[in-house]
Amino acid sequence: MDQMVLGSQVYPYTVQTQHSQCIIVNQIDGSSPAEESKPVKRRRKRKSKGSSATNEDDVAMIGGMFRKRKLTDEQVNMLEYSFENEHKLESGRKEKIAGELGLDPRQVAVWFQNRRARWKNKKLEEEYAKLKSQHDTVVLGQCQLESQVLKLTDQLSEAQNEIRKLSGRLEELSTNSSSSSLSVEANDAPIDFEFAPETNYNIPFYMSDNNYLQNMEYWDVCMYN
DNA sequence: TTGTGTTTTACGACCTCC
DNA sequence: GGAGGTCGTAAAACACAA
Repeated sequence: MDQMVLGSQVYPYTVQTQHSQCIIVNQIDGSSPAEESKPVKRRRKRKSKGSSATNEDDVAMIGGMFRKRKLTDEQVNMLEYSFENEHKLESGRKEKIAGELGLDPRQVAVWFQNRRARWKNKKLEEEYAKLKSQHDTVVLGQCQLESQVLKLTDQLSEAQNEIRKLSGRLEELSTNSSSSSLSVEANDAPIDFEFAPETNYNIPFYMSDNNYLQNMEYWDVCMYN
């Protein structure tokens, strides 16, 4: 039996010339691929999942050649080229393409339907990748902000401790001074706090004994609100 | 070689538009 | 109502690891 080899496919077809056109003919029944795929002949009952080919129809369909024919590279290339120009397929164009490629118009229509579906899936994937990238960027920014918040909270806590220590010292000084002959006027004078070397908070506090507690309350409000 | 996952071709059901 | 669209899926074809 003659065979037609196209790519890795081997078809039981010969190529005949007729009226200066190439006709592909099935060696088994003399039909052409286009003839075979005419809608009425091609229609088949769909088998349910898990069913096997046991009845005559199924055997004939499975045993028959080209029940499902893979398009040639050339046909696919032409279809792709056509799809690039226009994704939709009006009737005249469909007939023209089908004629040029030796395919049934129905095959061309189906190919375009499937191609549109693939194109849509690809677009969706691209869109998903884009959104995911944006999402990742936002999450990263959020992490950075959260770590910054933690760092600042620690610094604030340290500052509060420092203030408490200094407040204790201040109280000590004022107690000592009131019992000694040297009196220290602590009420209105600005106090130059000596901050711990590890802290860099050069916050100018001008506070008296009276307003210290108020300031501590202010810190606490800031801290927990 | 065979099992398995992916791609391609084809179809049925349903929807929209003219 | 018919033509042509989408959607979901069956099944053949194909790729590839084991």
